[in-house]
Amino acid sequence: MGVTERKAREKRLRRLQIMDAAKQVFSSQGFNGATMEEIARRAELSPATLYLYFKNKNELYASLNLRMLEFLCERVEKVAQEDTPDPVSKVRKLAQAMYDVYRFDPLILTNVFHMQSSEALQGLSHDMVAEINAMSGRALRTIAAIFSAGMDQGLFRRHHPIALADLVWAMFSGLVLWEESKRLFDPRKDHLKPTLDLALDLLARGLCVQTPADASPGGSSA
Amino acid sequence: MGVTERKAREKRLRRLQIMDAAKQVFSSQGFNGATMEEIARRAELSPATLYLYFKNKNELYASLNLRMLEFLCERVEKVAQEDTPDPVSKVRKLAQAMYDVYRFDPLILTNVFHMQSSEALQGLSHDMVAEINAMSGRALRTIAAIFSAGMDQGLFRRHHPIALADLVWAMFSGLVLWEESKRLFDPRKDHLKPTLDLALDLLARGLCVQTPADASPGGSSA
Amino acid sequence: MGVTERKAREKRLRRLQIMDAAKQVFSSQGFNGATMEEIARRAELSPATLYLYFKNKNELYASLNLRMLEFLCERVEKVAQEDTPDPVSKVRKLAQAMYDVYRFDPLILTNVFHMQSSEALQGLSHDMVAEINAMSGRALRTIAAIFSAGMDQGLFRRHHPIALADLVWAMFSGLVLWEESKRLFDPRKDHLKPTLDLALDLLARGLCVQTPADASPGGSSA
Amino acid sequence: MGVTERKAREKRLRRLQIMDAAKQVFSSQGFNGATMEEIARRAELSPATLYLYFKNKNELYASLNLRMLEFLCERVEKVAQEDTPDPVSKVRKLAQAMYDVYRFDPLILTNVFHMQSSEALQGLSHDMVAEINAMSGRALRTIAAIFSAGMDQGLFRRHHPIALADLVWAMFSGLVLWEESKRLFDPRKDHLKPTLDLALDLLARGLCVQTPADASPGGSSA
DNA sequence: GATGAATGAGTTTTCATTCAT
DNA sequence: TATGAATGAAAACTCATTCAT
Repeated sequence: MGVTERKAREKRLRRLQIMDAAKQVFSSQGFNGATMEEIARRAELSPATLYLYFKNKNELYASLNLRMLEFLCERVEKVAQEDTPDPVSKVRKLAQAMYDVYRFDPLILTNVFHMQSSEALQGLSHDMVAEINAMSGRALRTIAAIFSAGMDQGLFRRHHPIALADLVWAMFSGLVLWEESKRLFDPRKDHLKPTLDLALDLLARGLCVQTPADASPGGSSA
Repeated sequence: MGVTERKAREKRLRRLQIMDAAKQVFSSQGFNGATMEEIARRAELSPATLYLYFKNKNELYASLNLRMLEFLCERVEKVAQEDTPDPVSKVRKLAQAMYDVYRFDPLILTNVFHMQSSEALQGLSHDMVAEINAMSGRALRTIAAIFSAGMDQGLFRRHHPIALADLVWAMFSGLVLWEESKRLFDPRKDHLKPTLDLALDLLARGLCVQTPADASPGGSSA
Repeated sequence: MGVTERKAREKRLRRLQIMDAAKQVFSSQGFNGATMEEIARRAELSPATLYLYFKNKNELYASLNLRMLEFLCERVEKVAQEDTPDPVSKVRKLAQAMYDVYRFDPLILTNVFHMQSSEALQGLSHDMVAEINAMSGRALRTIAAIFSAGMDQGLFRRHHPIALADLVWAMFSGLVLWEESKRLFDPRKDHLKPTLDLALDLLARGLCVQTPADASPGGSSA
Repeated sequence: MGVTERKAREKRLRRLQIMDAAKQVFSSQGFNGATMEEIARRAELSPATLYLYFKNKNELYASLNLRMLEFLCERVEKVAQEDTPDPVSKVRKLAQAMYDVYRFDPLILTNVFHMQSSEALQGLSHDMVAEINAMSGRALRTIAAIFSAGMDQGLFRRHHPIALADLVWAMFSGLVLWEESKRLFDPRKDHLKPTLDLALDLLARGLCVQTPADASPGGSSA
């Protein structure tokens, strides 16, 4: 029935409405600084209503992060599926994918990385934790696959591909956090893009059996 | 005056006593989970006394982080000053230095990285922020110098050395946070050491004008 | 009108449906622990619907209690109307009647007794309070009548019969509450039946002008 | 030191001050109706201060009840230790003891009985529960001992003395609750004293092997 | 200098109840 | 008649911080 559908759509919209408000508040205040009341105010709802759509503050927070991870997954998978057969290029292109993710929502991404290693995971519903893990696992495996391909082609020296994916992931999160940190003192934007490019270029080069030719214009200069 | 000196020394000792207690509590409970009362209890002092030595919770926390940064600085500088003339080795040795710092106090280190990009910096006294920045700046410049040396010797391709130092730093913090995150699900320790080795080895290789020979035993394997 | 009647019957059925759900929830969660939402869920209705049939939570609760009181009345009146002319036996038989009531729904009965002396009476509609009082008054008068009969026959020493009925009633409620209390620590059931027997046997004996012969098998032993 | 003592005394006084405020509030609002804020207001303290002296609302409540139980114990033990050798009189005197307890603080006593069979026991610290149980156990055993003595003297028919004590206890609590209930509608006080007298007189008589002579002036009349 | 005691200012969460549909 | 959705109002509890002694 049309009515049922409309209801379902409205419900989804409300969730989004809340998540958008939450995104703003969490972004600007951090997890602990954000209050449910402030989020409700932004969403033009009462605090109690928030609890109709999210079990508690933690789950609301986690939902945001999950959304980010989904986006990250997509972008990374898109890179992996490109028809470029050259693993070196693919690795370098990860920089752009990650940068896109960062641009999509820098502050929430920061939270994602904070969350991963922190207190906020406690108190989440099992499902939520499972979903988050599944999603970041998926991203990691996709990255690992890129490295595997390179090794199979004899281009990359052999390493544990998952370890390499971990490294990329950690590098990314570290750079993002570091970026935010520098931003506090020097809001001239975007040390990130060149640093990401640099990082993945060095990584790709470091992996190669033979030194590859220079590539991207941002990749090498003083 | 002797008396003044003695006083000053006692004051410093009390500070250390408090910081040690705080380290334990912050480490095991996180910043928000830690309470001043618990810290006071561990230090066998009253909560009120803490405020004689630290302006507030934030500053106490920041002091700990500062101490970590000092330690980091020392270790990095030691690597830089070693007489090994080979920059590639020096870069690889950074992995060990960083790992030492991690071992010294993993959780506080985690906090350092969290803090850098976060809420806790607000509310710190200007002096504190200045000191923290000075200290991490020092570490960064030292790392940058290692890269500079390599470039000057024509071993490394030219890049902005500070950008490289930033990259190392971010990589390190990302790996540490990521490590802690994995630790939650799989407490079999120390994915960190090999990953750090790998990271800095790849970095060094990636920088080299010509592919260097394999080096460390942890550097390459499936 | 047939239609009107059907409507009325349906309405009564809905009420029962709700009351059954409420009975389960109140029984297992207590008054404050029970939520209207949970009751609605059990009744397979929406919370809002409950308010079409009961003015508020208090009245719903009171309805249950009223139903218990009705049942109690019936059982007590049945004892009173039995053709046994012997008041001593009748008093002893009250034990069984009361025990039946207890078995019918121990937890709600507990609530009845709690309610009588408590907070929950506030906020009830006047009608409800009146009905509850009428019903418990009826039970009390029935019990009093049994004692009166005994006195009239010269078997029982003279006392105010209503005072005796009060005593029986209070004894009953006290035993039930006490029973529930012991149940928390020792769920081996049914200290209640023998204690009720004992209580009413002693009561009957105490009332008699002359010591009667022993009667029930449960009535006397070490 | 005098200072230490003074501190300790002050601390005890604060506890009492809070308990007195709590007594009033719990008495007039019931457990759930009472709020910590109201109690604090009465005690002329801040709500937070209450938590320095009592772990939570439950424990504050339980403390009050414990105090009542102590008083009850004392009074019952005093009756038991009286030199009257006559168990019948002793049983009758329990009525007075219980009435004294009631007068000491009717409303809290009501709460004691409510608590015994209710939700409020959950969430209490283990110690508290233990103390409460110990105290009521002590009262029960004392009462049981009075009955035992009567049986040993051949005056009372043999019954399990603990069952009799339970009966007395339950009767008492039932009468108290019932009294409060009637008080709501008819605040002319004290249906309780004569009913207690009646109850224990009947009990004593019912227990006797041979019908005893009439005793107390309140014990028999229409 | 040290502290025991006190508290102000929050914050999350819960639910009975209502009302437009 | 039935309800999904919304919310107002509360209430328990916590803690960094202060201050009289």
